[in-house]
Amino acid sequence: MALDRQRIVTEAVALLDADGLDGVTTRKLAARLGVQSPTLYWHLPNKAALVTAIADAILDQEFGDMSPPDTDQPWQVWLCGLAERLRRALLAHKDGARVISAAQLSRNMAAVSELAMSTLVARGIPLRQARVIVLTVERFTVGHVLEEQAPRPDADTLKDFDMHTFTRQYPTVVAAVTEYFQPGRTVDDLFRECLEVVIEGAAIKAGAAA
Amino acid sequence: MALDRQRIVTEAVALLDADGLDGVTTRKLAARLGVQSPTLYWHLPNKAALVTAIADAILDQEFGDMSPPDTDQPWQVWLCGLAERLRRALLAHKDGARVISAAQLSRNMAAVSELAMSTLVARGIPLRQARVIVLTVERFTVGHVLEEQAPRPDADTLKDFDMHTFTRQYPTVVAAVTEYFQPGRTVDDLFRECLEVVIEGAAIKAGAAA
DNA sequence: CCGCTCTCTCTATCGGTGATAGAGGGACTC
DNA sequence: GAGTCCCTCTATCACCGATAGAGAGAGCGG
Repeated sequence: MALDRQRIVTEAVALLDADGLDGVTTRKLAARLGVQSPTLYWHLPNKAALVTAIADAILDQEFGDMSPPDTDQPWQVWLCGLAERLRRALLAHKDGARVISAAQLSRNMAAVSELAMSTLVARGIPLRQARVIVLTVERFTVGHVLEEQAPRPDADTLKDFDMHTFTRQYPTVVAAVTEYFQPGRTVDDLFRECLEVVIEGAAIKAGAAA
Repeated sequence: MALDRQRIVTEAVALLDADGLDGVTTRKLAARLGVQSPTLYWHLPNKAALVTAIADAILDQEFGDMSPPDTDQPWQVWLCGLAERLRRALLAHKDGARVISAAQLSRNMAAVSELAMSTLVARGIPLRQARVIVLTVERFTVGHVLEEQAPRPDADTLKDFDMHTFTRQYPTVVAAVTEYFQPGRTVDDLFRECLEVVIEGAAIKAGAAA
């Protein structure tokens, strides 16, 4: 099969899913494509461009269709859904959040921002507030998923980790974590609750201005 | 001078400031310390541990002293200041946010969380809400600074970037960016405005529960 | 049909990376 | 003086992103 940029990116995403971002090397990617690694440099200027292309591909899967909200839907609800779609897109691939934050000038991320900001503006929110709100939601979401996808510390790191001491030093943190996951709450619920904080604040900010 | 963990980390931070996170290699660090690179592995299990140690060092400079708020200070104001100190700590070093997000189990980050959560709990906010609020603030802040410190796209990437097309495709984004930095507003103001969104939402969340 | 050119892939190689194995020096202790 | 432990060394591994430059093959003008 002909080797083109599209096929390279598709295979790169598959490699990402299999081996994580650090596993996406030009050699392994080339091997999957039945080609030698320098060949890739004919299609891509460097690895950063590859990562950005992967980021766009990841976002494509969740944001292939993007539409503003129905006129009767509050923008808060719609924006909440947008953030959850963004999170879903990132969680759908190993190191998804790292990929997005390493991407330089992702077109699809810009498209998400454009849709979100213009939607808020159409609802009467001043441009400046709209930008603040959208940036806050986006950066919180990426920051949150980044933490969700952070690797569990390896054995070497845990060698000198004493849970007992940790609990004594940071009792509130430990209590909060253990309390949270008691009755069947999931990480999705945690994200939603945090997101509600942001969105409620956004509503205040928009209301105070609009 | 004797080589110990403390001196290694101090020099690693200096190297970080000079060359960024990707420039922190075991060889360059060893050279600065007047030593061969494998020597470092007697003091550190691996590079991830070094990065975590750097993260703790970065936070130490801003959070060496940590104290709960005066009793007459609203927790919102205090938490706002905490987030700004966190941002300042990250901005004080090249790739500071990347370092923090790459760190595994930073003690000082845990200490910040502990102080923030316990302070909120002391103000009568239920543990669960306190955790949600603190997590939201922390992850937003890291996500925000991560973007602030993102490298400007290199020449190869910009080769096929057409500002005119970009403006036509994402007019609201471009308008928002140009509008924002008109009259003397800075990136600090942008952070503060975004942070206000989060903190206002936190106040709602806490008020609804307390 | 020839020869040119453009597209794409190849081999060979560079400098750099984190990490390990194992030798050995020096100080301190019995 | 012998042994032991701490720390640093040399040598080396497998792997990484990237470049130079040769060459295969298709298409096309003559």
